[in-house]
Amino acid sequence: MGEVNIKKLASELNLSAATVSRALRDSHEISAETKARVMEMAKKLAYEPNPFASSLRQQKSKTIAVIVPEVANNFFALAIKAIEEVARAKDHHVLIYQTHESGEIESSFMTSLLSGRVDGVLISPACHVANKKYFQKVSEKIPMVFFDRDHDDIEGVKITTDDYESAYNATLHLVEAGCKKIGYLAALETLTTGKKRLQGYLDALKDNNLESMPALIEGNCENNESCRSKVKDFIAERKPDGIVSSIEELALPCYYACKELNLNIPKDLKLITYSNLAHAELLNPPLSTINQPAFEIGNEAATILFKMFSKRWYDPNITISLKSSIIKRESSRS
Amino acid sequence: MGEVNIKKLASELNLSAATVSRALRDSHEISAETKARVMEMAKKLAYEPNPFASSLRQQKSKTIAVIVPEVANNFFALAIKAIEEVARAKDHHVLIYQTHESGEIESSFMTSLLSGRVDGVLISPACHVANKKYFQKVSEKIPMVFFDRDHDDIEGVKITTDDYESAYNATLHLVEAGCKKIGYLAALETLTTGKKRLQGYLDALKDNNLESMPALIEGNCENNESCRSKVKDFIAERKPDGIVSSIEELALPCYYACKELNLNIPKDLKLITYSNLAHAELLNPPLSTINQPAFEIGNEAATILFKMFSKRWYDPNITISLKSSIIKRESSRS
DNA sequence: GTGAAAGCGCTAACAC
DNA sequence: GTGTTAGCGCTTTCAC
Repeated sequence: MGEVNIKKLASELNLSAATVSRALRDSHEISAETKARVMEMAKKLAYEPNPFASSLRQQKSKTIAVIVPEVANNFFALAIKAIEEVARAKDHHVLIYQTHESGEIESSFMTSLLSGRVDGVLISPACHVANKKYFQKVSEKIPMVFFDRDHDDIEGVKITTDDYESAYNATLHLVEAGCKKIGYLAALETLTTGKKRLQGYLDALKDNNLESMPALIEGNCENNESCRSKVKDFIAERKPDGIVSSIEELALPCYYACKELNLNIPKDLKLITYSNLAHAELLNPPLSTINQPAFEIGNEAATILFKMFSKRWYDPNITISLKSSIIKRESSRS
Repeated sequence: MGEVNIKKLASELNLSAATVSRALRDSHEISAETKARVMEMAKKLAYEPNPFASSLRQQKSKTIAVIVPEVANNFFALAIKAIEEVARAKDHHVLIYQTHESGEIESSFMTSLLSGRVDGVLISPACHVANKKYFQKVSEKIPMVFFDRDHDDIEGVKITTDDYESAYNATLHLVEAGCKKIGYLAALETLTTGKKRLQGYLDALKDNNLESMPALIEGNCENNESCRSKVKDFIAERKPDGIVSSIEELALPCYYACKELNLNIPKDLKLITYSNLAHAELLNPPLSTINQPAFEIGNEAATILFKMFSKRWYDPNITISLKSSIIKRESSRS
């Protein structure tokens, strides 16, 4: 490993290790001249400080963890992009973990973070969680921020979007477009996120005196096959004339299903969905979306995490909600 | 930080720290009974080993670095997904770094990895690189695997795709569809990846006695605006009847450009592109793609990296090429 | 303004 | 099969 360490620098310079260490960290105790000498030698010998020795000594890692269900997802990829940028600006490292929606995997990741490996955690929790104790355990020890997804019964700092309002408004949009039988493709039911979206949908129907269509399908989109056939069955059996989809992964199968069922979007079925697809406009027909500010969410979550590090953040139990934008396109036109 | 450490466990159990350490690592020197006692106590006290102490001592981190231009990109997100899964199976951690195509940023990441922070690196290098010394420096010190992208003049283990053949065949496909003026949207020109794609395109034209249309645009797609207008200008000025796009980010702007220019895809302009868009089939018109096996590339690269760790990989200078698949859809139909 | 010494938590070499 | 000791490379008292 790095053969050139502080001791080596010190001996080359006829200084003590302590002085070199202080000079490298730009301590005010060290004379400008010494600092310059140390820096020059460090550069000459291509000195790279050993992060483990430093972390061990200082009890901090300059590293944060990001726990998400999946990386290969338009929303999470954007959020991670933002998080990595903030972390880099703060000279921190980013560890990535995927839970694949499994509470067990999530639990094991979280528990391992109790070791001090990271200084803080950004998490968008998995759907399927049995015992949630680990959330509290981790947050008692290090700063933690939930982003996008969260649990009702867990307190903490949370960056979310206006799930209730956006679902309500999206549903209202379909109502105004003339839909009478509006279905809902449910997901994330165990999370606040999913509950609020569902409630927004239900309330919008109620407020417009439409049957609260019980035809929700709960989509476990482990794989595309099962997902597509479930969505297709739903449409074929319930014959909705409008669909609000709570996640992108359930909306795109509607396109395939309608093709197979010979239904026209939007004539026979109007569709709107939560999505971060960059090119929803290019679909056939262009897809109406509830667009969450994914990058901003990641950015905000990471920024707050760093404020927590420097004690410039005091509220341990707050939810900050960013606005989604509803973009009406052809798929929901009346 | 973790108040319960090996010393604490040792004193609780009336054992030495060394014995506890050995028991935890399931050493054969320790009796089954002692192991059981240690494990029980570790569980009871929720002991989590300090990774920094361990890494410092053992000179290994159980961590790998993934360096990519962008996370929010269909190809890289899939590759990272695969890499994280392999790493998790091997009980390793994954650090993510984005270069945003900057050689300077890449250089600073790579140089910092000389500290021993990670045991190995998976990298898809940035386009814009001045001094490439750091590649060699890092690979001399720790195992490193290039994936998807690489430089001609850097040796190493490389997992790529059949860039030449796929570009050749895609171009041939447009020729066979009747195109006479086939343009090429160039990118990654500084990388082997980009050079091979370009060469495949050029050779396919030559072999079919078509003018090697000099109308390449070099797309610096920093932002969508500049990208779209460049693509639009290219189409308006050169009037190609076919386009091979070397990256997804240059192909989708063609859809917008054609709309604005009142051109029909595929009637006026046939289009095929490298892409990992999950739903190319749903675009209007469905987009013909050269689909790289992104997940497999990530999986293969990570798997080989772990083989290098365990000395089950001996060739320090090999290129493994996976096959892309060309999926012909409406956008290139004759 | 600089140095000596201790110690972060763990593991490996060497006893016995 | 278990204990003792030393040390990974760094930072931080505490001296002077």
